[in-house]
Amino acid sequence: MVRASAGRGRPTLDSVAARAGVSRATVSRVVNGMPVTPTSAESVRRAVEELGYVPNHAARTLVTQRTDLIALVLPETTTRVFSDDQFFPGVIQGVSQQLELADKQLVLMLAGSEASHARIERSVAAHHVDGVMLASLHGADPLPAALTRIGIPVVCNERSLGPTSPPCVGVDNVGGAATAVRHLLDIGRTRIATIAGPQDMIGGIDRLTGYRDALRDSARRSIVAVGDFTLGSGATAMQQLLEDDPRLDAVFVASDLMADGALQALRKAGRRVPDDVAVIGFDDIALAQYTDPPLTTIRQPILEIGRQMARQLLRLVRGEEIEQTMTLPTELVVRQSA
Amino acid sequence: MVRASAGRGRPTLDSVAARAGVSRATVSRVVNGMPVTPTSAESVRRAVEELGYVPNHAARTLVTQRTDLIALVLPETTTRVFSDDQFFPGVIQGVSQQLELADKQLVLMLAGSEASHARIERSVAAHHVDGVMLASLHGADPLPAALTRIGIPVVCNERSLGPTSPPCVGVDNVGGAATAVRHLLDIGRTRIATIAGPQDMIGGIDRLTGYRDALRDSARRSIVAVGDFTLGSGATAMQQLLEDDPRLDAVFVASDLMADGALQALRKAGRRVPDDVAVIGFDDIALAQYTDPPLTTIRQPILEIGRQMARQLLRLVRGEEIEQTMTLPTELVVRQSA
DNA sequence: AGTCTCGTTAAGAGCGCTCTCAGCCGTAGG
DNA sequence: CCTACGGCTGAGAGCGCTCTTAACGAGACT
Repeated sequence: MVRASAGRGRPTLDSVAARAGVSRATVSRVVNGMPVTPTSAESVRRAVEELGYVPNHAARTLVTQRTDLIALVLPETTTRVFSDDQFFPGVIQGVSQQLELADKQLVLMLAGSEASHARIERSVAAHHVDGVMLASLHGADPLPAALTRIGIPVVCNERSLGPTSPPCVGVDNVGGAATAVRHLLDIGRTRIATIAGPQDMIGGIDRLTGYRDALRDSARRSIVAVGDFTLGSGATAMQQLLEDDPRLDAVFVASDLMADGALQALRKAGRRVPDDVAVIGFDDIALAQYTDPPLTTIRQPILEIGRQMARQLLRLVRGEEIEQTMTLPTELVVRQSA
Repeated sequence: MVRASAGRGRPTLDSVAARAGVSRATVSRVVNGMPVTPTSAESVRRAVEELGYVPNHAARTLVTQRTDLIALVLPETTTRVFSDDQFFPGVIQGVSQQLELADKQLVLMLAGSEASHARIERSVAAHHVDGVMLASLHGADPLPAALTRIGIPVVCNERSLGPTSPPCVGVDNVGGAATAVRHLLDIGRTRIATIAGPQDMIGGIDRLTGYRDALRDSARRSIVAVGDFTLGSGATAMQQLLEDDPRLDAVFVASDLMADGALQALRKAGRRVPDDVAVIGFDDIALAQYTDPPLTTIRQPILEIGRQMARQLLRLVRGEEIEQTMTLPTELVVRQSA
C-alpha cells in the first residue's frame, strides 16, 4: 500500500507481472479469480498488495463491453415532487442496496428538461451503462421506446401507460385500496368517500379502481373527489367532500400526504377523527406515524420496489429471462385514524 | 440514425472516417471541436449522422484519464434518516442540476456498512470517478482522509469534525439561529427556550451556539433541551421543556421536523401557538408550510448547497484553486407559528 | 524411450480512442 | 524560380486490460 497515487503513475497489470515474475495474463487470471498454480497465485497476490494495484476500470470496460454501471432515471418535475412523499429516496435506497450486492455502481439521472432527455439517450447510446431503470415517468414519455430501440436492458416501476412497455415492478394498488375500504366496512362505516389521485397516473387510477371494486355490491359508498397527491389538494378535496356529503363517516385517501391534508381540513371543520370520520391513507410514509391522530394506511414496500427493480434489471443484464410484470403486495397498517 | 445498435456492431471512429473519406484523426478533431477545413468537417458530420455514431466512453476515458463521472457519497444510516428532512433529495437535485451543465454524470454511493466504505475507496482508487462529494458524514469518518490520500478532488458539505478537512460548502447555522432568536425577541417574547440538535453534528452544535449568542446579553432566555433531529424527539423535548419551565413563551427548534413534534406536544398540552408559545424551526422543509399552524422557520438553501458543492468540485477537477470554506446565507421565513 | 494428452503459462492481438509527429500543400518572401 | 513558413492532415503509437493462440513441461500410456 505504498503508491496508489494519482495520474499515470499508478501500477498496471504489467508492473504487477514484472514484480511477481509472471506474465500479464497470469496476473489478470488471479485478479479475476481464474485457476492458476498456488505458487504464482501467491506471488501475484503479494505483488498486488505491495504495489497497491487496483484494476483500471476503463481499460476493462473497453474490452469486456461491460461498464458495471446501472442507471436510475427519475423524472425531476411532476406532481410528485422529488422528495415529498419519500418515494424516490426509498427507491434509490433499495436500488442501491441491491446493486451493492452485485458490485455495480449507480448512476442517477434526473430527467427534467428536453435537454436532459437527449443527454440520457446519448449516454445510453454510448454504452455508458449496462442497463436502465425508469421510475414514474409519464405515459407519453418517449424514453422507454428510445432505450428499447438502442437495445439496452430496461426495467420500469409501474406498468407504462405508453405504447412500448418494458418489464416492470409495481405494487398491488387495486388490492391495497380494496383492503383499505374493506377495513372501513369492517369497522361499521356506512358512507365511505374517497379522495383519488390524478387519473393519468397508474397509482391514481388503480387505487380508485380498488375503491370501486370493494364497494361494488354495497350501498355504503359516498362520493369521489380528485386530488393531485399533494397535501394541499387533499385538504381542498376534503372540504369539497364535506360540503357535498356532510353525512359521510369515512374517507379512503389515495396518498398519505393528501390524507394529512384531509385530517387538517376535518379538524378545521370540527370533525373528530376517527369518531366522526374515519380516515385511511396510502403509502405509509414516515409522516403517517406523526399525523394527528396517527394515520391508518396501506403500506407500500418502497424499499422493496427499488430492490426488485434492480434484481430484475441485473437478471436482464446477465441475459436471463424475466417475467413481464412483477407485483408486490401491500399491507394494511392500523393506527388511530380508522 | 439507422444503426446505433447494441454490442460490437456499433460504428467506430474508423467506420466514420472510412465513410467520410478522411482519417480517424480528422474525425476525432471534428467530434472534439478542433479546427478542420469546412469541407471535411461537413462530410464528417454527415457520416456521423448517417451512421448514428456516438463516441465510446470507455475508450476515451482510457486515454484521457477523465471519466466525466462525479461521485456523491451519502451516509445511509444516521439519525438523519435518508429521506426524512428532504435534505439528501434536495442536495441530489442541486448537484444533478449543476453537473448537467458541465455534462458530467452523477454516481450515487450510499455509505452504510464497512463493506460499502471499502467499496467506495476501491472504486475511487480505480479512478472510476473524477471527483467526490461527501455529505453529512460523521466526525470520525475515515473516508475524507482515505480519499485525500488517493489524491482525488474532494468537497464536503459542512466543515468536517475530523482531523482531515477537505474544502466544504456549508450554511450559516450560527447566523440563522441568531436571526430566529432575534425575531422572537422582536415580537416581545420573554422566556425563550430551545430544542437543540445532536451535539456531535455541526448543525446541532452551531445552531445552539447561535441561540446562545443572540441571548448572551439578555435576561430573556429559558432552558435547553436536546433532540436528535427526529419528529418524535422534538415532541419529547417539548414536553420536557414545559415541565421544567411552564412559563416559557417561545421555543427555537433546531429543525422543522422536531418543530412539528413540538407543535404537536404543545397542542396536547393545551397551549396555543403562537398566542401562548411562539415556535420557530430551522430548514424550511416542505412540511413547514403544512403544519398546524404553518411554521415560521429559517430557510436553508438546500438546492444551492448541492449546486455549490458541485461547482466547487468541478473547479477542483479542472485544477483551479478554491476557497477552503464557502458559507451560504440562511433566511427567516415568517409564517404563523411565530 | 517415444508419443500423446492435459493443465498451465507466455505472447500478442486487439478493444476504440487521443495525440504526437512527420508530411503535405499553398502562400509569401528572397 | 527556389526556399521558408504556416496550417491541415494522416499515420502510428499507446492508454491498460482481456482473451485467444500457441508453446511448454509433466505425467500417463504404448
